[in-house]
Amino acid sequence: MSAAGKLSRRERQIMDILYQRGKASASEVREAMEDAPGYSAVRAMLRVLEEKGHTRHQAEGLKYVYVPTVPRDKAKKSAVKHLLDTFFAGSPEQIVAALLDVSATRLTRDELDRMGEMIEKAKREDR
Amino acid sequence: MSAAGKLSRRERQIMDILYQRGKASASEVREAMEDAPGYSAVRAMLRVLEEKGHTRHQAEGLKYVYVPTVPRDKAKKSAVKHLLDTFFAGSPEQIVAALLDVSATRLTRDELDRMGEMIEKAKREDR
DNA sequence: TTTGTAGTGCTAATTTTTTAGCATGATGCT
DNA sequence: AGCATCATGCTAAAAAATTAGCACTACAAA
Repeated sequence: MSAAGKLSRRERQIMDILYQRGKASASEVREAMEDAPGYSAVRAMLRVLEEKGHTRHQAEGLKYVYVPTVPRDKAKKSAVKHLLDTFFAGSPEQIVAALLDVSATRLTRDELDRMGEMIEKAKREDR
Repeated sequence: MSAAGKLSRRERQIMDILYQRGKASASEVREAMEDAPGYSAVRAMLRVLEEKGHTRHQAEGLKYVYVPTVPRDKAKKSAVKHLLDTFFAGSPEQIVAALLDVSATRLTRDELDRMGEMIEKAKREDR
């Protein structure tokens, strides 16, 4: 099982925040949580995550700033793969459909153009 | 927070399997788990999931078959949205890039064509 | 200097999750 | 009929996650 799969609810929540922002202090993490527990709780969980090897911290000014040990890019790929398997039977085209659906209003012409171009490029490389 | 966000590790694991297969009995769920616990454990968790309203069951032949209460399609959208926010700063085109990367070898010409067509269609509708 | 604020380390208790175990009922086979 | 198998319901224990609390340090500012 992937590393991400073993995380508890809170741990996952925190890791998501860290990946979202790249790095964050304990209080930043706490503020980013919807149903945030006490400050001590957040710190304790960050400590556990570090013990388990999912994060490391560095002093930045006065405070500690936490970052994921697994690089964003790698975690990203696993996440995509997992989503693909769970909801899309491994079929990428179905994700594109869902993507267009979910973010229809937010998509600009340029974005659509770039997406189209990426696919054209893949076609060319596929020969 | 989305319903999926409140699940414990095992609960999430089970819900993923249910969404993957549409429906499954307790033993099927168990067999699909990588690091499966005892049979009783799986049943207990299915019961809890049902109490919490995430699944319901129906008798099918002799056994119970469990299905998610939140329709696949809705859960799918939330999952995409969450992935988008967590790793792609809300930018759909970055997911397409990751998608092409992750599944490069698996993609056939036809799939690429259909993906391209979907985007063309979105462009036309965007006018 | 004193006081307030914001951080850390550590510990312990509570709550939830996770698990196994046993009793029971239905089915199918010999 | 008797037996093995596969399912269920229920209960309770074990393990892990989650949380709060206290003591301490560093800095800033009144």
